[in-house]
Amino acid sequence: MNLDLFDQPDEQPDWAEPLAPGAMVLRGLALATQHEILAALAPLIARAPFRHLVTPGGHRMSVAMSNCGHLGWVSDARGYRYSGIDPDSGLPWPAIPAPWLALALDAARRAGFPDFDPQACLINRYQPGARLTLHQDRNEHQLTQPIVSVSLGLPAVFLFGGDRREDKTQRIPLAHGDVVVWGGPARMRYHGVLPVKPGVHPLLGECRVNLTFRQVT
DNA sequence: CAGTCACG
DNA sequence: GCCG
Repeated sequence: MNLDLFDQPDEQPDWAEPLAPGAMVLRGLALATQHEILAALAPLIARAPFRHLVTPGGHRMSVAMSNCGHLGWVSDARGYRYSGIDPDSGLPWPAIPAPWLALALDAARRAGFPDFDPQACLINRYQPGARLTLHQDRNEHQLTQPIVSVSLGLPAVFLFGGDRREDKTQRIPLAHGDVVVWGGPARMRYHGVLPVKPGVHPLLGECRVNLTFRQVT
């Protein structure tokens, strides 16, 4: 199933690039899938608008965030955590749209994680200059399941480090439609995003949107 | 330390 | 001044 979410490998020999043991980049999301994914974005953001969270250390994040799914990732002075309620509205987060879930499951399966069942999708908006410094995803309990990260809109450089912050990082250029999956031995690798360069994407304008799917429990 | 900045 |  889902064999048509990515374009045929023949047309793009390097469509699945191993990054490290347990990590890979999938390139060439099919056009029909791209449009399904993008069509679902506006209604979600109408219900749970992007907002700049504050780190426990008191810094405003340059990336603006929202969530969908049973659980959403939030940060404030009390720390990082998952919450079933949007703290801005008091409402549950909207459901993960079916095409988003299909893509996340397909990408996870292709990367060797057939049992992925995400309850959380963090939606990150990077306007030019926005970045994410090197960090680990460590607020999830279910560490046997991977992280699935979908890039949309403006390109960016993904930093993929090691198990320690000081380890050397790989720089991976990511374009609209690229999906990165990391899990297993790579699950706790440090990662981040360099400041997004100014530009205009034909579908999303002056922004990059990243969808990060996670199985929390 | 999911940020910022000093320093080479 | 930019980069790491």
